[in-house]
Amino acid sequence: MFKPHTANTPLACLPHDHSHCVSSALAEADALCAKQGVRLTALRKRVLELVWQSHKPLGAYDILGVLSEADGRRAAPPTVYRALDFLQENGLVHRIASLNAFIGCVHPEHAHQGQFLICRSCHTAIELELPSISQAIVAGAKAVGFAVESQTVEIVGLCASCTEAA
Amino acid sequence: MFKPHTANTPLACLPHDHSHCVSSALAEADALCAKQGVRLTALRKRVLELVWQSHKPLGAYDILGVLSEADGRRAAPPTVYRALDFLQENGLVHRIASLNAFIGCVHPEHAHQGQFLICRSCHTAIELELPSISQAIVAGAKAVGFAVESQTVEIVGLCASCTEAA
DNA sequence: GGCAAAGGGTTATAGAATAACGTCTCTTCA
DNA sequence: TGAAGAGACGTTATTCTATAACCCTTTGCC
Repeated sequence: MFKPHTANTPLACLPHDHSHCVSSALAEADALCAKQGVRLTALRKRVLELVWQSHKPLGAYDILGVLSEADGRRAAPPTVYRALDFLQENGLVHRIASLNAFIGCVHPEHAHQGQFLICRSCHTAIELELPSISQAIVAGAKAVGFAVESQTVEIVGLCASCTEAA
Repeated sequence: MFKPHTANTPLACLPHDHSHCVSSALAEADALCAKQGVRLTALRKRVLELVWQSHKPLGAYDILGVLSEADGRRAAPPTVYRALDFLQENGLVHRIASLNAFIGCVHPEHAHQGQFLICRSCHTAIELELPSISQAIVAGAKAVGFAVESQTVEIVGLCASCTEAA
């Protein structure tokens, strides 16, 4: 069932070298922002790093707490939300509506909206990008004359690791 | 494209006799609660009626406003949230996470989680319950060892009526 | 009637997000 | 070089969403 995962997209819930996730996400963000001609400022990069510190969706106020306490930066909610808005607009993070939280995007190099598998036990979120799901949605919507523009697909359940542990 | 709709499930975005939606939803709620041995109190029924007053998802604080102002009832947030919790537990309303809002369930007679098509123009929400979508999700999750327990599928786009108008 | 459980009122607070305005710092172009 | 303008961020205040905790009342049941 568990295919060996590639270095670029380890299955979030399995043990892996997470520092590599972080460093490659930050490097890719640098490259993408340069390419797009937008500025990945120190603050924005720091927020992205915090979001990537784990594969669990992180709340804006958690980020705010770290900026204020650990970083000693004077930060109020707008500081964090502006950074998150920027990161979202540039496809570097996703917002998980059902959790009011944010997670690093594993495929920022192309525009998309993922589907998210959220483990109720370990809280890890796995991002999928399956045409089979998107297409089922688009087709179902089309059948009632509805033109899809954006999809929010957030699934709660038990990840592979937690299923095994239980 | 527009199939003639049945009396029980008119396509929300098309003109229809909405008073029938409301009365049948309330009658069905009465019957279901009686069957389940739970109490559809006056307050709960009123909240359900308000949620059903249109096919647009309604915020808890909108409900609160009506209870306080139109109904003249002394109501604070917990009053509304408790009623909504009850209605959700009994499958009579759904919460739309991406809108922080609530909508009447069109098929309360059996447990399920719908898929929602939300029009960005008229704000109408259409509830679907397509196995094709659910199954695509379950299959995609299973491929990474994830066991699905609940699905949040909320789609934004343009409904048939608004597409036609545009 | 009397009891237990559920419903709902009340107060307070937590959590998430945005509005509005000011200041500083880049970049750009004259 | 230096002024203009835009973008980024700080700051204060407020709005919106949701829950905790406590208490009284109502309801169903014996």
